Amino acid sequence: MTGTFGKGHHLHLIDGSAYIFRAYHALPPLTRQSDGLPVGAVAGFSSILWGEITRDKGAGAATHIAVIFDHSSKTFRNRLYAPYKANRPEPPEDLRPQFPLTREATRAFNVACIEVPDYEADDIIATLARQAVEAGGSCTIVSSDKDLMQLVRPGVDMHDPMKNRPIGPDEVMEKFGVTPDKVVDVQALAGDSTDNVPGAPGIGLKTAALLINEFGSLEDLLSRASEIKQPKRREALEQNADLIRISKQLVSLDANAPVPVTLDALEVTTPDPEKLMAFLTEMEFRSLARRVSERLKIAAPVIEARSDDSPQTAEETRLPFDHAAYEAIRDRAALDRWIARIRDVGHVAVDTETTSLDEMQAELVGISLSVDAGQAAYVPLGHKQGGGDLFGSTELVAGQLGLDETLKALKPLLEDPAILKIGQNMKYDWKIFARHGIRITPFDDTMLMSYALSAGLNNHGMDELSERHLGHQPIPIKSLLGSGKSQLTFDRVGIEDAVKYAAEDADVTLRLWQKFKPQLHRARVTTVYETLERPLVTVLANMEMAGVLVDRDTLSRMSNAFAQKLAQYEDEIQDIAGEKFNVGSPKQLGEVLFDRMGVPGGEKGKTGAYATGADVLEDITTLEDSHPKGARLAAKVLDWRQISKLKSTYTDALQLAINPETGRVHTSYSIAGANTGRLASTDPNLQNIPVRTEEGRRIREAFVAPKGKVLVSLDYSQIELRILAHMADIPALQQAFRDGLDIHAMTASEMFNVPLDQMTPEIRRRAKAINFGVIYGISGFGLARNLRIPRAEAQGFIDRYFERFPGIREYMDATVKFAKDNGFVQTLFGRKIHTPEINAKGPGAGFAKRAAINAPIQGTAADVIRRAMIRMPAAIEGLPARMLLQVHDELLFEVEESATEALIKAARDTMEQANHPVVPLKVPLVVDAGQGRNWAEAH
DNA sequence: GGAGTCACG
DNA sequence: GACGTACGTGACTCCG
Repeated sequence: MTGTFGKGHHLHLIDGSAYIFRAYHALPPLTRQSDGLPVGAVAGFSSILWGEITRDKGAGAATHIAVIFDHSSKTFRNRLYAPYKANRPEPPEDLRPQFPLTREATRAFNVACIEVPDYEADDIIATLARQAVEAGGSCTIVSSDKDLMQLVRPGVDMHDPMKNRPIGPDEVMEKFGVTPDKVVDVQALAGDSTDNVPGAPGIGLKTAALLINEFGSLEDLLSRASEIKQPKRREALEQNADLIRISKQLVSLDANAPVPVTLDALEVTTPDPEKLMAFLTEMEFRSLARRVSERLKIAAPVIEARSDDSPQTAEETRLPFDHAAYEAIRDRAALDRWIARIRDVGHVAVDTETTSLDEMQAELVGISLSVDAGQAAYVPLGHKQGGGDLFGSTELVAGQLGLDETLKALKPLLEDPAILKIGQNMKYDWKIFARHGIRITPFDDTMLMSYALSAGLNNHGMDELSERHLGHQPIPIKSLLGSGKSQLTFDRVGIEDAVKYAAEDADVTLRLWQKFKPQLHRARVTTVYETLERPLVTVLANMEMAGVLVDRDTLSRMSNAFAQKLAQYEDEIQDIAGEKFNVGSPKQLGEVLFDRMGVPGGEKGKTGAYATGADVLEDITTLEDSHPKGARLAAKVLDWRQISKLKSTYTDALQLAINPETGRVHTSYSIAGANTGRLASTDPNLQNIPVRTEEGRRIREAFVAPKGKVLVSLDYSQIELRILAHMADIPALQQAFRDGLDIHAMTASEMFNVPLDQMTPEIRRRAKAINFGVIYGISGFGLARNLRIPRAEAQGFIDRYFERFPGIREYMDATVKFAKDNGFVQTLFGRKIHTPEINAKGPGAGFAKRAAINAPIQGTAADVIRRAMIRMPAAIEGLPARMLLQVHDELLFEVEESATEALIKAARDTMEQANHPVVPLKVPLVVDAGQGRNWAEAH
């Protein structure tokens, strides 16, 4: 220890935030060798930090050191002048992950990170510099930022780390034309367009310096403005005096910011070699690691680019889960401690506890946080009295922070671009916070990381991931809530129990993130995660929150009509059968048909029940001659089933799904539900609204646009066949798509040698079935069943198809071989779909083979529309339009009538170009558009 | 809670 | 040579 900071001590202040941006733009875009993680700014930063720590003793060498970061984008200056720094662009995508890494680097070098809410880094630098000089020491500001030049004075100088040159009074004079103490006056006059500092119109740096030098100071200048000879200048000053004074306030740094550390705490210490080397090894900074190890006289680590089979690193050693270690945050001091800790670490796992799985209805009950494995806390906010009894009290349990106060305290953190928020299924929490006016950014999602890494291997729920990757079974929610009818909501759970459960969720999420983060790069799915998964979260959240307007009356009338019809069918069915039975019971129906009425051909499945599926019943309806009663009954049951389905699944259920507050239906999309990359829609499923039958299509009439608006539907034409034509590289099919031909007719013509102008619907139908069959991993049996033709004939079609388009067979064989060799298949965009059953023996192998053939095609189509959706908000920005629904190859929009054409143009263009620029296709993507007052008209 | 059925792409 | 199959989903209804 060198004692209290004072004479002979020298403080180095590194402007962290500014440096990251400068390094990012100035240095070549270095990436980590093993996986391409962008680390250029981190490398540059680490290098100057090391230089600062080790600079030779002597004049100017640091005895104390700190790195200063901006806390968040909004500061007290925005209250003075709202537009201040308001149009700063978002940081580039490949810079974002480097913010937390830079903080990590600082900690690895054992240097203090300082940031203060509501203040810019520059204010903290001003404050510490003042303190250093007042204590009798000196200070060097490591930055080239002109805004800091006002601080140069005896005892305070600057150092430009990029150009490695000092900045003293001479350099300040060179830049501003005045001495450092007059820099703010010049800046106030000249303004700054990038920061939105207004200044005086028409006066730039040169003129400003001239005027200040002439009049001595800004105040003197303003009070004697009338003496200025040039009329334009004089007017600019006279008419803008207030704006100029505000400008001066904006550019003047506050040297009395509340800095939470003492100078003594900033003393330079030797870094912990183990910790530092671990960081440098992780980053793969070879030359810096060598320099550091020489200096610290330790062995240089061998840094090799890691690969999938590299041994597990020490970071993955397991820390046991300890529920007793979790903290309950019940007062403001504890909350503030956690917020400070989170800022220090630069990332936080966040999880919300609510009263419902429906984000549109759920009430926030508590928030859990975790910053490192084992370090987690829970903030109870809405826990109420009364667990077991039917009528719980509405009184809040004592000892909880207020919801509004807590959210107000957390909002800057959750929206801070430099703090990474980590969630499991972040779309849920994002929507919960969005309903409270908080837009979480940036974030990672462990569910989506897992999906990018291992789609097809396992599901991606937290409990499953925890057991699989952490070997830990989290507390089951059922143990707190019970199940079934008497299930509690989370607000009735005792806080003690809630802390253990909720904090554990955040802990698990954080540990999963630590584990997945390096794996993404190693598995080369970072691009998939960053471009196809993560950006979809907010897009879907906004679609889900928008919802779609559904007309209850239309549905209600249809339900009533269906009810009558069903009753009538039931009478007729029981008449024919000669007995009463439950038409909805396949088991009873089978027994009536095959046992009692004697219809031939009944087949029992593995459970011993007769099969009574639509295909079976349809076959029976053809027995009019041999078994007329059976034929009539089967036909009636088919009718009954259709109506029953429409009523129960659609007209009844959709009415119940209308949100009482919004009057709209809000589905939920699972991003990681389908293995191929498709979305899945649940609660309610709006991706299977009827369309194939006339009766069913009428349900779409209940999906309407509000007054003055219309619904617009845009769907990709034949997207999977186009992708097949590209992937399997079939020139004839590609040309047909380029020529805009009827692809099924063209296929039929090629296969059956029928000229296009002599094509019959029947021949075309067969070709269409084959085209689809190919996408599904065709088999003679499947095609035979689909077309209801003998198996041998179907096989003949397939043989002819492969003969005519040999590339299809080659594609199928190559895909299956790839799956067998690698255990996964890939889409054109790099999405991996694992095929663990591909080498299995038995019937499972057939399934796996066909799934492997289908997955790249279906998955690539899914990727294409994902890309379109992700680009859509920007593409339709400014239009009075919203994207509402996705149905695999269709997007549904709601738009003000007058903007319909503009929307169609913008959205269609986005969809048709969605593959570009990364995956050029040899076929065009074509989008059909429709519009109308309801979905039936629009489709 | 699994099986059967059927709605969609 | 037999085995059973079109690919991917979700919701509803029976029924044990």
